[in-house]
Amino acid sequence: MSSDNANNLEEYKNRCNICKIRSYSFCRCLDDDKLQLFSDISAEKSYQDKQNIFIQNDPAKHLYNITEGNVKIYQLLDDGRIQIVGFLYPGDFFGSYRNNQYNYSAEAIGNLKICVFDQKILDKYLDENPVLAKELLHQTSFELTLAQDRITVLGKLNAGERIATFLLNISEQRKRIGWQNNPISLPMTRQDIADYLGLTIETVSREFSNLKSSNIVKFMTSKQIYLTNPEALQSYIV
Amino acid sequence: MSSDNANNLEEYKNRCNICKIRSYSFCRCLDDDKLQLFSDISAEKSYQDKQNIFIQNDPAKHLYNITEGNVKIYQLLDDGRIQIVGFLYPGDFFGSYRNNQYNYSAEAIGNLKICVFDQKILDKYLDENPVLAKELLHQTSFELTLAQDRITVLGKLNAGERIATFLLNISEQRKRIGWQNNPISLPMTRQDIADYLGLTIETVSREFSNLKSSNIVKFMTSKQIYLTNPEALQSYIV
DNA sequence: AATATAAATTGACATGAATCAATTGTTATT
DNA sequence: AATAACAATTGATTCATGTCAATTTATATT
Repeated sequence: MSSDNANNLEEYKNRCNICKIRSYSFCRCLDDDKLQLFSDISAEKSYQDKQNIFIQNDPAKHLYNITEGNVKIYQLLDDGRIQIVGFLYPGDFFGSYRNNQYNYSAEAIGNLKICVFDQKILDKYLDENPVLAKELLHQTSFELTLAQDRITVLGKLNAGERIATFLLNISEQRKRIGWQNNPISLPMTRQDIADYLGLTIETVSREFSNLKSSNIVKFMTSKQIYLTNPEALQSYIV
Repeated sequence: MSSDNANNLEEYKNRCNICKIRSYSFCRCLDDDKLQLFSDISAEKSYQDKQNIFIQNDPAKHLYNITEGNVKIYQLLDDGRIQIVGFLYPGDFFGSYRNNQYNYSAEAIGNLKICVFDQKILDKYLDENPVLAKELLHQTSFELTLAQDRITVLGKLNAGERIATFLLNISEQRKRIGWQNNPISLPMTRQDIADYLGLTIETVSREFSNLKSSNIVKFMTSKQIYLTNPEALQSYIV
C-alpha cells in the first residue's frame, strides 16, 4: 500500500470529524468518540445529475444524509403524473430507519455526495444512544412541520402566493445553513418547481415574469435570482 | 374521603392499564411497571365539540394523546382562509415534545377525551427510556409519510380523485385501529372535508352526489356512508 | 308539533390555471 | 462557429373548480 493510499484511508476514516455540514445535520448530537464509530458504520457515495438513489416502494434498507449537493424526492402516479414532495439540501437526511418500503423516489440534482447508513445497524445504535434517537425525533418532527406547511401552500395558496412562498422558503433555508441567502441559486429546473408547487411549467414561468416586471426579483441567470424586494414577496403570502 | 372517591382515584391511577386504545398508541411500547409511572405523569382531560385545545403559535408545552373522539388540526391564514392539516382519531398524538411553538391549532370534533403530557417531563422520560424515544420516532416518521401522501393529493389530484382518496383513507384508518370500516362514519362537516382537501363545500357536495348517482357510495345519513363499490373508488385514484 | 337555525345540496355563471402551440433562449456536441 | 438538443418564455384558448344565489334537508329550541 502506498503512503498516498494510507493517507486517503486515514482521511476517509476521519471524515466525520472534518465534515462541513455536521453542525446542521443530525450527527451534531454525537461527541467525538461516538463520532468515530459513526464514521465506521457509514459509507460515502457519489451520484450524478438525474441519477436515482432509490425508487418508491423499494424495500427500505438505508438512511441517507446529504453532505454535498441537492436531492429531489417525489411520488409518481400510475399515469405518469409526478409530485415532488421535497427538495433536500446539505445536512438533510432521507430514506428510512424502519424496515418497510420507501414512501417516495429520490434523485440527485447535479453532483451529489451522501452518507449511507444501514437501517438495521443504525437502529441498534439508537437503542444504545438515546441522544441520537432524540435528535432524529426532533429532526423528523421538524420535517413534519415543513410538510404541514406545504399542505397549506398546496391546499390554499394561488399560483403567485406559491411562488413567493417558495422563494422565501429557499432563502430561509440558505440562511439556516449559513449560506448566501440573496441572491439565491435555484438548482432545480422550472419543471421541477412546477411539480413541487402543484402548477405547470407555463404558470411558473408567467409568475416569475410578473415578479420580474414588478421589480420584486431580478434574474442574474435563469437559475440565479436576486430578491430585490423581499418585503413585497412577504406581503404576497397574506 | 368516601369509598366511592377512593375507588375513582384508584381507577384513575390505573387508567393506562385498562386503556382501550393503548395497543395502537405510542404507549404500547411500555411494559407494565413503566406504564404505571406513565399514568402518574399524564392527566386526562375532556373537551366538547368546537372547543380549542390550543392555538397555532402558542408556546408549545404539551403533548396530547387521543383516547376518545376526534380532533382537527388546522392552519389559519391572515385573511381567514383555513387549511385543515389533518383529522386525528383515537390513538393519534399531537402537540409538541419540543420547546417551541405549535405549528397548528387543534380543535375537538364532537366529545373528546385526551391524555395530556408535559413536554419537559416527557422529554426527561425519553432520555431514560430509549424504547419510548424510538416509538415516538417511528410514529412521527409514519405521520410524515401520511403528510407526504397528502402533499401529492393536494398537488396533483382533481376533485373526484381527492374525495375517493379521502374515503378510502378513512376506511383504512378504521381498519388499522380495528373499527368498522364499512359503512364509515364521517364525524366532520362537509366544510371540514372541503378545508381538508383544498376544495369548496359545493365541490365536495357535488362529488358526493356523483358517487351516489354512480352507485359507488350510499348515504345512510349525511355522515354515515356505505362504500357500495370500493373497487370503483380505488380505480378513481389512477 | 312548530319554529328557528344550521348544514348540505343544486343551479347558473365567472375565472384562474391548464392545455395547446409557437417562439426564444441556453447549453452541449461536432 | 454551426448545429442539435434541451429549457424557458409567451400567446390563444379551454376547462375544472370557484363564486354567488336559491333551495332543500337536518338538527336544535321553544
